[in-house]
Amino acid sequence: MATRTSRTPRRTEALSRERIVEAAVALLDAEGESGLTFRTLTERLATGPGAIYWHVANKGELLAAATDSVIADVLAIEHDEPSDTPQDEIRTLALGLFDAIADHPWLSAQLAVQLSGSPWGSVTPRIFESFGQRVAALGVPEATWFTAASALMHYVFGAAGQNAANARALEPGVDRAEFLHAAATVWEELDPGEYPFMKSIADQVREHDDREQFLTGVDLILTGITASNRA
Amino acid sequence: MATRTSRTPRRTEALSRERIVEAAVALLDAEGESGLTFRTLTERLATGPGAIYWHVANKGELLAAATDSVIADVLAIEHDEPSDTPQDEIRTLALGLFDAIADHPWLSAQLAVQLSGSPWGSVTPRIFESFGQRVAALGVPEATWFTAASALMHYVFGAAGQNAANARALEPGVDRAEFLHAAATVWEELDPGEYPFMKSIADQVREHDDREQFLTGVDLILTGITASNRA
DNA sequence: ACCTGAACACCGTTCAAGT
DNA sequence: ACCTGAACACCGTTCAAGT
Repeated sequence: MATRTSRTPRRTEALSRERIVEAAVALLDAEGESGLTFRTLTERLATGPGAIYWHVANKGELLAAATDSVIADVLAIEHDEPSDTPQDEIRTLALGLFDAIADHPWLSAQLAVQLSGSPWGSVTPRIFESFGQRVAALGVPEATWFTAASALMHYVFGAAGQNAANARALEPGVDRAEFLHAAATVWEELDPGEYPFMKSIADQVREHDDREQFLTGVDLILTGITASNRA
Repeated sequence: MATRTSRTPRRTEALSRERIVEAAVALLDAEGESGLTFRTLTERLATGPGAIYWHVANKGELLAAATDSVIADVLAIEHDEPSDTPQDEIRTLALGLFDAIADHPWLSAQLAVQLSGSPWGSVTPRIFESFGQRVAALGVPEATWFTAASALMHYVFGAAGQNAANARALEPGVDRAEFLHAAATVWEELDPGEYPFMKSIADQVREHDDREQFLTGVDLILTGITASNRA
């Protein structure tokens, strides 16, 4: 055992932007968006707010850096299976983002914020570029690339965001099947005059798999891209 | 002129949930999401925080009610042109939501939050139902309705959200063409090794029309729905 | 039943002062 | 150059007290 028994353990490593961002991601993952405050962060890092402001301009920049660090890992996945078609690569990329947002639900709101900026933040251009390169490889006319890549990216963010929101709404202790079952049952009990559609798909909701349905949606858009634009 | 010249004008109408929501929407529209606080709201309504809490449970409920009141108007648009195809109706609905989010940029983040809840809030089911009914009318197999309606809704929210974010990023005084021109120029100057796609579409970005491109994306998804599922 | 307004706990951020 | 920690302005929310 160590001889020092100090209750408030002194920091061993020096503070750095990297260590701060790392701690921020850990807090966001563990406690959600509201769990990251300068109080909790200074406590976790055994320092004061001034120290953090030395490395980071403000909370917005900290959130942007946290987003960046998580997304960078997703974009770094290797795509070098030689037999991969552009379609396969788009599916892999889309699913990687979907899973990342599921693992880090706070990413969803953050990516939406990130889409602003003048002209953009630094993550979204890289995501857009990744989709865009693979859309170009599909062989559709160049005039359609912009719209096609945008549609893909918007769908991915929208679907992943909803999935993250659902996960967040799931109170700890309730499992997913139970949650979906309850949701579907509510839908079945809706007024059939006002909600005929929701009633008719209640069964599908009860049984669907999120990732599988997400990929079906990606395929639907890929079909739309190639079907409406034979090069 | 009135004889009363009181500096802090006394409320004439009684407070009501409706009047509070109305004031909240006005503040959100005028000042953005950060412009709505209980201080600004009490000031505008010439009352105290306690009075608002009598009519509304908390800020979340207030934001939900504000969202509801704006979206209700969009969903109330008449679709009774007898010659309208389901496709036309879907385009009208999508564009209505797109324009509403452009007019009230705070809607975008709020709709994302609204998507959570157990099972859902009260706006999103109505939007989902509206898309769903029209997807069903396309004549594709029932097994595909859920995925198709989800894809449409996610695309609309994603695209509209980005458009709202762009509008917000636009500093007052700078006009849109100028903004897009600047963005495209930045893209053109990116490293061609890392960003070949963004460089290649810079021209399209400079000239595109947001609403038109949005509708092209809707058509792309409609094509995907019908092409991959001949009933 | 409806409203008042002081008070509470908490937030992001600043800054003079230390090493 | 890097860090400390008290202080500031502001936030959502509560609640005893009034009418």
